[in-house]
Amino acid sequence: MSSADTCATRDVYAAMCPCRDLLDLLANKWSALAIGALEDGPRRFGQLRARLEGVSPKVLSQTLRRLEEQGLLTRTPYPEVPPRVEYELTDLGRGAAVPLADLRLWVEANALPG
Amino acid sequence: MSSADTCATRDVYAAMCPCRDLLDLLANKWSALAIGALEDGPRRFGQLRARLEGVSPKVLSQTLRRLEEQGLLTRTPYPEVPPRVEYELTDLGRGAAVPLADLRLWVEANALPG
DNA sequence: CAGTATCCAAAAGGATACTG
DNA sequence: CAGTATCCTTTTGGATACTG
Repeated sequence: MSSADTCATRDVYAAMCPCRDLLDLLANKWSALAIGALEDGPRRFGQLRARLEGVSPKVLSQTLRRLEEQGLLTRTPYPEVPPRVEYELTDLGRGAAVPLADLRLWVEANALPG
Repeated sequence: MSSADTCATRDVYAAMCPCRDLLDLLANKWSALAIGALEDGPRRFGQLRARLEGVSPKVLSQTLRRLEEQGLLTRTPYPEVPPRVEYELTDLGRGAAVPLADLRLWVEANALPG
């Protein structure tokens, strides 16, 4: 399922297009929630963990690392005691946050009980 | 990970909110692609399979059934030989298609090679 | 044609305990 | 505080063969 290295016309429907991987990263519950939680500025690990109700530290850590690898957010550790680490969206991440926010809003507006 | 039955304020960040499940359904590569492939009208199973490059019949079938269960699309079999089955977005599905299309477009515009 | 059945590999997710 | 380590279960995905 991974992508090729070259691809002239970007098409998420093409199996070998690199953008498939990006779609796979963003079209994910925890990624969508994490990016949304960073829309209003930098947040710490514990803050994100509290906001993304039900996420385990392992899964949150994995999610944030993948997003960082793809350039959607930055991770900044501060040399303090106790340690403080802040996550913040990059310009790329802020761009992705727009359609994801629309998706979250649509879901909240259209979900039915049960 | 499943949702509760009652929830006054819809919040995708709340673990027990039903909309979590809807987000989980839509925030998925194959769901996002399938819904997009139906934007321009009804399509047959084989057409969808061809468009969603790399999807196996099993996974496509599962994806479509989940979307049908949640009321995002309809499945219509025609009593012909050879059999023909058409999938079509519901009003709800057409609503969901909007933010998903934005997401796909953003991904295609912002994915980098390799 | 439109799937289902089967088998299997890999990834995601979850609980909990532990560490710098 | 901010994770990692470990163990385990579930889900997802993929290949292929088969059926109404």
